[in-house]
Amino acid sequence: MSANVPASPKRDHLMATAWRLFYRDGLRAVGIDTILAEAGVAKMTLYNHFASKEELILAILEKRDQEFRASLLAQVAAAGPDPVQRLLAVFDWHEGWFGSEAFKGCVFIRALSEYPDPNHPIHLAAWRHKVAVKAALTDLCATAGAKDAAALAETLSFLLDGAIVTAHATETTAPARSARATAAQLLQLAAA
Amino acid sequence: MSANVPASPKRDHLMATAWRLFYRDGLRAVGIDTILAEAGVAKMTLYNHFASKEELILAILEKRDQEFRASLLAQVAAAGPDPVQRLLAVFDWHEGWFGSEAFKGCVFIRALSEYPDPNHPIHLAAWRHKVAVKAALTDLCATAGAKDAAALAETLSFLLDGAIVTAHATETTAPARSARATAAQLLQLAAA
DNA sequence: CACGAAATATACAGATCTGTCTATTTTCTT
DNA sequence: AAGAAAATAGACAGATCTGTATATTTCGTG
Repeated sequence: MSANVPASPKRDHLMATAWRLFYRDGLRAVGIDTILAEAGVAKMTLYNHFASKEELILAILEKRDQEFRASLLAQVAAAGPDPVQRLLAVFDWHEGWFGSEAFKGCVFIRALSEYPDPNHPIHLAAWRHKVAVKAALTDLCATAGAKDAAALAETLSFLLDGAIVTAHATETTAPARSARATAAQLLQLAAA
Repeated sequence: MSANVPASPKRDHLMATAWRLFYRDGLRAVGIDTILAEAGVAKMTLYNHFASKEELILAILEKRDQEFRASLLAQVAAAGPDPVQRLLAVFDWHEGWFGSEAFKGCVFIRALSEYPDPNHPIHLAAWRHKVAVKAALTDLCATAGAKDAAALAETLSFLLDGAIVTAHATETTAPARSARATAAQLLQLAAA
């Protein structure tokens, strides 16, 4: 799926450094030169691997989407067979995320915000991630016996996004538990 | 409350123009020169009214917060005396907002995203807005008979913020109705 | 070792950014 | 009409931005 581009240590290192700075300070706030200086890489190396800053951002968002969903689904898998516990594991995963060292919100929400034009490639890429997460939630909701799994999944998406924004601004993990409690209630209602 | 600064047509015009451009394209994406050209105002006029671009942004966020909550509470007031209808009017108001011409999400969520450092003045100002909205929701929840009004208000805040993000990316108003339906369910649960 | 690919340093272009300075003109008030 | 306040034009500083050009050096592999 992401094997369009050949593996390259320099490329990986650039993406890792750029990811760290973009996530910490913002996509528009971080310039190419800052990334290059931090990574200790020459400018032409960057432009040999990526056509532009925008392409670099798109590659990072793609990668981050893969990692995010893989990590989330791993915790779901670790939650065992009970479909309710599996769904609630999504919220537990978020709690851990909110408490992680460098947590600064959701880079995809932030990308939607920084590139507010809905037709911008970066905006579209960020939204694809949200759609993919919602699709995973829909599966979990359906398995958990929700009547309208898609509707419940959308509601849970709202809860998660809202909790992420609050966790970011307040630097607390409590929003995850709050959202989890509501999710449990809603699931009971939807399965009844 | 906001009478710290004397009224001035030029100042108002600058803020109106800057608001439009900032909201359309982003706080970091729009430069001072663009605002000045669009407003037809000299650079020194801006710097006589605002110490910096950051001060201009802060003034705009403050003003927008006032207008936002005044407009929201006006629709609540127009919803009549029934406390449930008053609470649900918040979601109806959002539906109208999502459908408005130049809707591009919530400038406060976007400001939190563009200035991800939780100690940055702009981040703090944006968060104050969210806290104020949540306080208003708490009142409405309490009046509607919710057992734990603060907890319900936080949940409704999550729903609204999530709905805003989705409405922005999809350019649809449906998220407001979706969130409204969930809010009605939760209110019933919380009042029982 | 030798060849070709990858990465390097460095300079550069051209635009844009925020903010300052100065001198002039407009506008408002008395 | 006169004086004070506000707004103006326009140049300027100094930094920063993305992206390009060129010539050299490093490096992996046959």
